[in-house]
Amino acid sequence: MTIPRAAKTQRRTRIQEEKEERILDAALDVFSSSGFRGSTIDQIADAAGMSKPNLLYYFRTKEAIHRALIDRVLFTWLEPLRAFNAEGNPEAEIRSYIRRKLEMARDFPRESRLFANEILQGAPHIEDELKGPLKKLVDEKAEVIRAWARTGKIARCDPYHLIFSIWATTQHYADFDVQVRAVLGQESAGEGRFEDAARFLEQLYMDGLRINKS
Amino acid sequence: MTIPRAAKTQRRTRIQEEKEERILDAALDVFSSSGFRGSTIDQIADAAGMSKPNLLYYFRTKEAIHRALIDRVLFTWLEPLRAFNAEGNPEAEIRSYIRRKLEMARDFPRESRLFANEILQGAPHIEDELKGPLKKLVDEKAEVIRAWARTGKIARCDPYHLIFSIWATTQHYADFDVQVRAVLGQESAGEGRFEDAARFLEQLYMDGLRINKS
DNA sequence: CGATAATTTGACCGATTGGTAAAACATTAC
DNA sequence: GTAATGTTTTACCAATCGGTCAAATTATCG
Repeated sequence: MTIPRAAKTQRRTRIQEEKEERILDAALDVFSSSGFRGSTIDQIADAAGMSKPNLLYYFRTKEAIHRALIDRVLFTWLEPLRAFNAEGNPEAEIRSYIRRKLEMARDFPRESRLFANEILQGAPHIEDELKGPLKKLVDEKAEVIRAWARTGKIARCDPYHLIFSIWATTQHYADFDVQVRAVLGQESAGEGRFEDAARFLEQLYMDGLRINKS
Repeated sequence: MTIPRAAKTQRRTRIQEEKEERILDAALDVFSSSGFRGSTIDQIADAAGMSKPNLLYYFRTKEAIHRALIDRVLFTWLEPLRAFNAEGNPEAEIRSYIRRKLEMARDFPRESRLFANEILQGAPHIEDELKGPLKKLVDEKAEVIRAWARTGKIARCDPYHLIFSIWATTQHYADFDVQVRAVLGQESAGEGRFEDAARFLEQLYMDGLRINKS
């Protein structure tokens, strides 16, 4: 007799891992470019190269796929902020935070768009994550920044809005990629825009926060 | 006999204007929070307080509603950038551009999210607008900024990425509102976040672009 | 008023949606 | 091998999708 799919008590099969991996990758494609409501199980099944009932053997509902995907991606996504270090010096920390966030926008645009879609549409599935773990993490880092400002290492500023602005400017290159490319035109076809963006943003924040480069 | 809906040769009825207005407002609600694919005609009809066939009497397809909405909103949305003036002085121009964009994020978040959804999902309906009129407008304003940099009025920087960064940081407060609110917590419940953001961003850009406040 | 045009409704259509049931098929363990 | 388990397929379901149609209703105009 077949045991209910999600309630497997034993370890997972090789096939299970392979298929779940393929499904989640396909789901990332689909959800990140159509949002939750706009995506269909059929699209995901197609993208994963399997039949819909077969897909539903691994994830019982559309919500289940989405939840699994969010869970898997959220941790990685917050890595750069977690790495933000109080002991480091402001210049290096902020510079490398910007750089890492831009690299993620370049290398993992689907993940960025997945979250953007989710939040744009009211974050119905991750509100708790935002108000809990995310808020806690940001509160922590905001305190670090505030300390830097208190000791005159950087200009006085609202640390929350500083973080928001770095999120916004870096993720912009993933989420609004189509617009960025349309405006820059095809002459700048390569990935050079990410280096240009890095140069611009690093300068903006170094001078904007009055960080001495001594 | 009833004349085909879209092909009205004569002026529009009072009822027509009222209803089309109501439909577009309802559609703005729905499209801006679910994207095009994720929205249904029934939702829009419900929100507009009329039956689906009645709605389809005014707009023949879902695409038609969306197109009408985009057309109406796009012009207004680019107003602030259009107002960006070469003759003005950099400090005042950039300050007021930031302020106006933030005001729009506060007062017209649905419009912001409509575009964000559209671009996130690959801009299938407005790609031409982006590559045409928008690019042209940005090219123009980029030239203004470049001139300011050449004459030493502001720091040398990539004008395109400067514009992107202002778009990103200001629209963030509309598009990622849920996240912003979750992170700031409910103690800062009011609209004060927009003033804090304005203060932060004006400082960031004034210092970041080394604009003398003399 | 009556006539004509504009608006609204309810009933309906075929396609697609998320999801199920059961049987066929494949794999593994003994 | 064979039995038990794990996987995949086929056929299907009710609900919802975008959209149509004709008839009923309402507004407008002389």
